[in-house]
Amino acid sequence: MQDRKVPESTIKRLPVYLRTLDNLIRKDVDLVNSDILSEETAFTAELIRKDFSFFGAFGIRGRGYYTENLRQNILKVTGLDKPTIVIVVGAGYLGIALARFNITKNPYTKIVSVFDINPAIIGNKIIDVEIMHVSKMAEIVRKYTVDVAILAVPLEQAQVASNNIVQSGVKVIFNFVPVTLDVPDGIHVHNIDLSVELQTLKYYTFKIRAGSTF
Amino acid sequence: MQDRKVPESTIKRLPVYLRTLDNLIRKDVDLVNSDILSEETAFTAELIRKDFSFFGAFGIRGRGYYTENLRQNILKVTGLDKPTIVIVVGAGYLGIALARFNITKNPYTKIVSVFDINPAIIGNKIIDVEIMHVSKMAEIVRKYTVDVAILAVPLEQAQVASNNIVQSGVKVIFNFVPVTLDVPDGIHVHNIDLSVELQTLKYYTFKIRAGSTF
DNA sequence: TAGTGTGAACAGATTCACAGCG
DNA sequence: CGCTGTGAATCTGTTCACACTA
Repeated sequence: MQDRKVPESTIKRLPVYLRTLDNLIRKDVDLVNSDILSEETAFTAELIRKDFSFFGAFGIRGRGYYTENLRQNILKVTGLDKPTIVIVVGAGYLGIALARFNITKNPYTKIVSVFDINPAIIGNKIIDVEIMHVSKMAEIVRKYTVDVAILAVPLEQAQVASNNIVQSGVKVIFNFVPVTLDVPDGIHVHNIDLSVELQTLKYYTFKIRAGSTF
Repeated sequence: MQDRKVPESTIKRLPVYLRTLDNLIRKDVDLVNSDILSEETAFTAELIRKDFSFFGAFGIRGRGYYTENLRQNILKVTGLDKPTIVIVVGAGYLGIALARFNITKNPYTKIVSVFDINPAIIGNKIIDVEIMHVSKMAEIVRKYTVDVAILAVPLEQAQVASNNIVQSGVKVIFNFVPVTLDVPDGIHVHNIDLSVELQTLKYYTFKIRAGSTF
């Protein structure tokens, strides 16, 4: 076990290891080594070993790692042994797609409600999750102790919706709206701007075509 | 102008500057400084100045940056003065949401076609973009010189679809499927796993609740 | 004189290289 | 012997501090 604090970058890789281990366990693999994990994840083997070592020695020298044991350790360390409770704010195409995706594909996350302000769709269901009016948000957050709010409303409504979320008591916002939200201290905003990511990729089409370095 | 090569991280920030400048220009702001840009983007002022300096001196000492001039420079440097030509592979909820989002909200990107294998939806339109069968992909890629393919198919079909994309001649894949794609050298894959990102956020709910550092 | 532009110091993350153990 | 675990070296990115100039 190392005593240095865990790097941000390691934290981001842990769920990837988890996904990989789930796949291996499904295929009845019960022992892996860092080279195999490297192939599956595209991270280097040394980096993988170092990541694990921040949390203690999970492996067996000369052999590797027992998949189920490693999985349990990562679950504990990430807090994913209990599901992340999530609400989705904004039931447009993106909000619904994100809700569906996580309801059906993400076993570590529980979507408890989707919120919108359009009366025409309140009461509709996304799979088994009800679309509710935003005015019910605080009640739901209290009832289910919501961890994260996914924000996917139109641009003009983003700051107001963000304020609602903060007032409801949610401390972490996963923001898909291309705007810099203004939030109080102690609120963590994780931004993802899909247009920006797509624009960044233009650079690689450059690099690949021309071999240029700018 | 510095002579060191441009960091990856700078490249990722350029589209954010672009978005910010678009907003400022829309509000008829024609001069900004790095402090204002810092407020708008949440990057530090020094970092912003350093980012720009990699491409030459865009500013005026004692004054700041002319928004339109800075915008033009960033457009040139990123290649975004010409639109990024994009196809979407997979017309499920996520694929359609991503297509709509970029058709309506992203002025620097042109979606030319959405592909699927389900005969029931071939020929449908997403706004003004037609859903086509995957067998037409190579033809479309050649005709429009497609830069980027957004991959959003079900897990089991991801590797086959990726092979199709590569064979069609697209060099950059924006992959939303939670799998490590196997691609030849020279193909750039940019992965985004929305479940993984959501799982990572669990860590911050920890940190905020307990003030812990693991 | 206010704000840019940048070398130098610093911080964070990854790779190297090998000691240590099952 | 093989693979883990980890300090040390390296690389990458950010912040500091200040010289510079429109």
